[in-house]
Amino acid sequence: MAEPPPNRQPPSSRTAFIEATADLMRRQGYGATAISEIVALSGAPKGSLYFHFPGGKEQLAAEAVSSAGERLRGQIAAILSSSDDLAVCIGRLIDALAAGLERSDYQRGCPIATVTLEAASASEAIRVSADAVFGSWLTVLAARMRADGLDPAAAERRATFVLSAVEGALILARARGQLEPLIAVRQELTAGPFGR
Amino acid sequence: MAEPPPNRQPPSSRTAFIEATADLMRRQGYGATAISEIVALSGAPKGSLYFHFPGGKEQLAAEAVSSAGERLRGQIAAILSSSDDLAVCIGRLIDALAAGLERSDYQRGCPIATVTLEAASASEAIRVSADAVFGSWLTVLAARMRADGLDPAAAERRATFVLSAVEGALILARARGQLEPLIAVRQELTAGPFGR
Amino acid sequence: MAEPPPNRQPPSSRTAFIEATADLMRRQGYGATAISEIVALSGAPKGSLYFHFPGGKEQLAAEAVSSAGERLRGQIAAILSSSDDLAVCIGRLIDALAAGLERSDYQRGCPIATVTLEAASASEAIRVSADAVFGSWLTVLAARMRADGLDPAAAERRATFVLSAVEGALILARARGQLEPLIAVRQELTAGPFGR
Amino acid sequence: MAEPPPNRQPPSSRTAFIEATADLMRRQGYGATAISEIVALSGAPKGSLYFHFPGGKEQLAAEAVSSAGERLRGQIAAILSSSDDLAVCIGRLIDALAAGLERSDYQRGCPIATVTLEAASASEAIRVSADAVFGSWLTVLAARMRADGLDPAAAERRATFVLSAVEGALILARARGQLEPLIAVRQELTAGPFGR
DNA sequence: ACTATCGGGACCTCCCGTTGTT
DNA sequence: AACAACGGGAGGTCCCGATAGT
Repeated sequence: MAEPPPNRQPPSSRTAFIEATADLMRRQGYGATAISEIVALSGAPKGSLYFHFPGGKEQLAAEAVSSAGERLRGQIAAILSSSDDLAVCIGRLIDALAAGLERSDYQRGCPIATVTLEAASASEAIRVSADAVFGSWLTVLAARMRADGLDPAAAERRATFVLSAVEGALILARARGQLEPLIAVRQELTAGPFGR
Repeated sequence: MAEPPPNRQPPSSRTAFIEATADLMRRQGYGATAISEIVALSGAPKGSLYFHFPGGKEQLAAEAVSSAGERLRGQIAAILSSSDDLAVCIGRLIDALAAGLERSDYQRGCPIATVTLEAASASEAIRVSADAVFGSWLTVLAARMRADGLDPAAAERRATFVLSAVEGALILARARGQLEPLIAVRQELTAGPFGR
Repeated sequence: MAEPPPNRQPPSSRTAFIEATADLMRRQGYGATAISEIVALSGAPKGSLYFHFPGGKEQLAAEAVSSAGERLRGQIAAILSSSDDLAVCIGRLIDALAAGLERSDYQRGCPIATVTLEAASASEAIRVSADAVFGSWLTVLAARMRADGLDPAAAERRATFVLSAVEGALILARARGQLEPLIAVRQELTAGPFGR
Repeated sequence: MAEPPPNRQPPSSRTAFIEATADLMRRQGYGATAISEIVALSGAPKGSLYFHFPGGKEQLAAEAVSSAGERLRGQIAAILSSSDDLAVCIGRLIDALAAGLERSDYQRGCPIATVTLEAASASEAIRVSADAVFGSWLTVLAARMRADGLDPAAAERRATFVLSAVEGALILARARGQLEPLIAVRQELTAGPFGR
């Protein structure tokens, strides 16, 4: 979990491992992702893996969760500040997720949720990592809601609600192989009693 | 996937396998659940496993999803008809899920979601099974909402929305190791602009 | 090995098992042929297998060897008496084997040889059965050669030689996936210094 | 199948695996030879097996066939150049095979034939490997026959004939548990119309 | 003579992590 | 940082044969 040397040259191997891990686990989860697969997809030399990640698969997963979570946090933040109208922002957020899901044949849902459900009971490190990621997203969301006038407690609650609905819709959409659940949630969140 | 002869005497081995599978996969997911573990927990004879489930682990998982989903559908239906006030019903539903989650040390979330995220990309059979389960829950929910006066399309949408929010909250709660996300969603769903 | 009740009604199950066994083992050998495969191919009920063949797979193989061997002995005898010219007979014999091999995509060689090489070291019963079959073929061949004027010892030797060459050619032909070795042996045996 | 780096130091593990495989399959065939048996006999570390042979049992068998075939080719070549008299050479060849067979209690026949009959229908790789081995033997034999004055086509045919007869005799001898078929073939080949 | 289970033991495969070397 | 090799332990699958009941 210790961040690598801050910012010298992009240590290409280390980064490649994390990215391969994140991509594979997003689609297959923790258990179904073999280290050999990660090595193959990353293109990096296998010998270096345990040099960079002495904690093995578990450490790799935890860092992949953090890394993917951080990236998504940035995207969420960008979308949330793309309009003055909160409902419009949420609509755009869901659209972006839906587009990614469809593009990947309903394979790439939330990169955190899959690993959470699978590994939370087995690895504290992964659970903590996932919790931190969700927390960072909620922070961004809640800030936007406070900016919209909600008091801190209500903002926190509303942020949790929105994130939950979106996460849930991603699951339903993957099960169904259709975007329809995401669309329904989008409508309720932006045009229902909520988004009014 | 075809059920065995409808209803003579419950062939105890077959049922025991399915129940053990459902329980283990609810907590650990598909990949982390070993067949040997299923055999051990079920108490049934190992030799019979491939007699009852020639499709192996995949068939076992698909049937476990169906079975657990069916049972939960019954519970959902019961709770949804326990009061005239829909908001009260939804509150009770979330309370029941929250209680189960807490009782199991945040291990037993939605029995379908974990397997869906993990195996949907690898096994059509499991994906279809999960979709059918979610569909059956949505049917029950939508019916209740139509009874409350919503037109069919709105009911369907609202049902999807509620289920999504609950599923998502279960994920956040497992990641955090606290009930708080479920509580937040409960509040929004029953006391917010929605439950009003 | 005890023959079944001599000749009442053709016990269809028993026969079906033997025939399925003979066909599968001719192509795949002993080890690669699963009992479940035999049951499936035979179409007979699985439950009867151990009734008819309490000795299991080994007994089944031994009887299949005998049965297939006996059938082939008849065909050999017929061909050997189809002409006054021994060379012509041998040519026809090889032609028949070659045709069968080609028709089966080089899968159906000698039904005895495969099982012999594989199981001779593991099962005396099978070895004895195979030896008896080869012996019966040699008897037929030697008789024909004596009829052609060879003295008994020379006939025995010549018969062994011819059978060996044919068996060997069947192996080479299966390895190569071409009839050419059989053709070469045919030529040597019928037109060479031998067949003169 | 691509050989590893040509010839630095003999990687003892890899070689040990191949030799153990060749020995076991010569006696038992492909199906009856368990990988655990190979590991045990080789004395090499089990973990390295799938490092050296990612293709598993099939690759192991194909390489064992090649390796044993190459070794035998050398011995055949040596014997074939041990005398000016071809008949004498062939006699010595059969004697050598007979001695090996008897010494091993009729277990070690042709190391290629057994695997060919068993696995040719299941594995192209093995079939090709076996075909190459037989081809290399035929090349050696045919060369010797051309040296004896036969024209190329006749030499090829005669080589195939001799090899076939020997292979066939090895089968009959294993079935019978006696050397007699080999002796008969030897006599026909060296003293009959052929060896004259 | 046939059915439906049972019983446990191997089968091959492959995985994760380590070691010594460069 | 990277490599080749090791080490041993499951993983899921499936098989052969038995058993109890008809």
